[in-house]
Amino acid sequence: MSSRFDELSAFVEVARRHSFVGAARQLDKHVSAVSRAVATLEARLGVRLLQRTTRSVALTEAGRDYFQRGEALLAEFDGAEAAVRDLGASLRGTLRVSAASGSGVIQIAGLVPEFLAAHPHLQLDLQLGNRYVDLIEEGYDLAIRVGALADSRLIARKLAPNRRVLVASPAWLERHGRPRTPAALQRHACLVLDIGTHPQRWQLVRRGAEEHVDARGPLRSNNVLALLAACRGDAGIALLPEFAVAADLRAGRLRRVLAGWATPEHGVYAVYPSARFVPAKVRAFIDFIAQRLRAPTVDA
Amino acid sequence: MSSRFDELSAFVEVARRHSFVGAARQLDKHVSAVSRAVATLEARLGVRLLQRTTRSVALTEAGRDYFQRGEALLAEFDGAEAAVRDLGASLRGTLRVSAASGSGVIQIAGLVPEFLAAHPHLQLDLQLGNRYVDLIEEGYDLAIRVGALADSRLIARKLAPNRRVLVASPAWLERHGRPRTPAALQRHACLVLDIGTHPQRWQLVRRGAEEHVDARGPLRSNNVLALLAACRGDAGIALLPEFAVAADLRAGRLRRVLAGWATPEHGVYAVYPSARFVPAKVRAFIDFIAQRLRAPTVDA
DNA sequence: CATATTGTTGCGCTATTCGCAAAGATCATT
DNA sequence: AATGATCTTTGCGAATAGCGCAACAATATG
Repeated sequence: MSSRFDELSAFVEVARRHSFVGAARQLDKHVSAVSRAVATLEARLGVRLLQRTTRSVALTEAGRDYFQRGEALLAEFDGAEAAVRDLGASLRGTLRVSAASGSGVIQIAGLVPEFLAAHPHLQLDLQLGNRYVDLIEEGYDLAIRVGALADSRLIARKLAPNRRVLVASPAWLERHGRPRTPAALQRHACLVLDIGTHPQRWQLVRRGAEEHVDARGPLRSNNVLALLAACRGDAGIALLPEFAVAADLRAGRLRRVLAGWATPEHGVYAVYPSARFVPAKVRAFIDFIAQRLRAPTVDA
Repeated sequence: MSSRFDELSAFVEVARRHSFVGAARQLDKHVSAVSRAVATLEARLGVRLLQRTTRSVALTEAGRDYFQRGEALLAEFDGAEAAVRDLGASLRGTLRVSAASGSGVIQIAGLVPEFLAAHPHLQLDLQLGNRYVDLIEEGYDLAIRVGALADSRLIARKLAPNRRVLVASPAWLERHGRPRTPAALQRHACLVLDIGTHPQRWQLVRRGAEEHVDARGPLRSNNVLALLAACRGDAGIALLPEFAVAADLRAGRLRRVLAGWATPEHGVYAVYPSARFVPAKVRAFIDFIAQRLRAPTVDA
C-alpha cells in the first residue's frame, strides 16, 4: 500500500462503505494496511478526513470534500488506463504509415480501402515521400520499404518477395526487336527508375550468373507510375518491380524482356519500432497486407 | 517508486521533457527508477507509450493520449490535495457548533458576529438544543458544554471558569429582605433552572463549607434567559451562571445574594473530536471564545 | 575515431510494508 | 450489569519490494 494513489483508493473505499474492514475486503488488503494508509494520508494532508470510532466511521467536512474529488479522480484514472489499454488492444485511433512514393509500393494504396472498410474505427495517415523519415522521431507506426533496412532499432517483417523485371510494350518490341543478352540492353532505350544509389546501374541475375548494365535512355524518373505509363506508351525498356507490372503483363499491355533475368530478390518489408508492444492496429495492417500480397494480385 | 501513481508521474515527467535523466532530476529519483516505472506501466497497460532511443524519446499515439489525460489528472490530484489541505489549514468552510440551548451558553452567541466578521470565509452553523448530540456521528466540529463530559472519545478544553451564583433584583430584596444563610433560602421564592439531574437541589459551597438547599418557588424553566428576565422582574432569587448575570450585576439591575456562597466550579468547556488533527477553524473559534470569556464580559 | 551522454538491466542491500496478534473501545444481548 | 462480539489502532518480526550502484549497449558530438 501507501503511495498517494493507494492512500486515496483506501480512503475512498472506506468513506464509501463507512467501514475499514469492508474496505479492506473490497481492496483485498488487510485491515491494518487500510488503517495505516488513511492515517498516513491524513498526516500528509494535516487534516482529519474520517472521524472514527470502533463502531462508526463518519466523514469530516474536509473528508467529504476530498471524497467527492477523490472518487471522481479514481474513476478518471481508471478511465484513462482503460482508454489507453483499449487503444493498444483494439483497432482504433490513427495508423501512421510511411512509404516511399514512386517506389511502386503505392500499389499498396489500392488495398487500403478494403482494410479501412474492415476497421471502421481506424484512420489511416499514409505519408508518401522519398525523403528519409525517422519512424521513431516522427511518430510513424510503420513504414513500407523495399530492400535492406538501415535502422537497427527497427523491426522488419517481410511482406512479399520482390524483384524487378524488364518489360516493354508489344509495339516497342515489334519496332526495335528483342535484346538477347543483358549487354544488348546498352543499345536500347532504357527507362530508369531513379531510386537509391546508382539507379542507372542495373544488376541482373539468372541462375547464379550476374551481369551489370549501364542503363541509358530517354527517361529517368523517381516515380514508378510515370515509368509505367511511358513504357505502355512505347518509350522503351523499363526495369520495374514485379508486382507493379503484374497487371499489365496479364492484360498483355506489356511483355517481359530477357525473361530469365531479374534483379536480386530484395523483398517488400513492413518496418516498425519496438517489438515489445506492437499495437493491434499495426499488427492487423501488416497481416492484412502480407496476406494480400501473397495472394494473386488483383487487377486494377 | 512504483504504484500506479508514481508510474504515472514518472511517465508524465518523461513525456514532458522527452528525457529520462531530466525527469529523474526533476522527480529526485534515480534514472533507473524512472526507467523501471515507465516500463512497468507499459507492461501493465500492454501498450508502448514512449518510443525511446538512447538519444531521443518520442511519444506513441497511445502515449500522447495517456500523457494528455495523465497530466490533467495529476493536476487535479494536486488540486484536490491542496484544497483539502487548505480546508484544514485555512479559515474556510462551515463550522458546526452544538450548544445546549437555555443553559446560558447561548450568551456565546453574542460573541459570534465579531468572530464571523474576522473570518469572512467562514460560515457558522450553530445548533442549539437540549437533546444529546453525538458530535462524531452527526458531524459537529465542536460543542460548548458546561460541566463534566461523558464521551471519552472527545477532547475537552476549558474555556472559562463557571459557577452559579445567587441573584435577585434590588426591588425584590427591598421587599423581602436578604437571606443570611443558605437554609434561609427555603423560605424565599426560588427561580429554578431545570437542567441536569436534581435541578431543585442547590449545592452551595463557601470556603470548604457545603450546604444543600431544596429550592422551591414560583418559576421553573430550562432556559436561562427566561429566569433572568423573571429575576429582573422581581420574581425571586435565581441560581444562575456567573457569566450570564455579569452584565446585570454591573448595571445594578441585579444584586448578588449570599455573596460568599456559590455552586462548585464546573467550567465551560469546548468539546471536540480527535486531538490529532484539529482544523484551523475549530482552533480559531475556541481560542477566540476562550479569550473573550477571560476578558471582562462586554455589556449587552 | 575517441569521448561523453543516455536508457536499460542485473545485483546486493536497505527500508518499507505487510500480516499477525493484542489492546482499547463500543454496541448488543442475555 | 455483565458478557461477548465487532471494529479500529498499534507494536513487532518477517518478507517483500524498491533503491542505488555499476556495467552495458547504443548513439551523437568533437
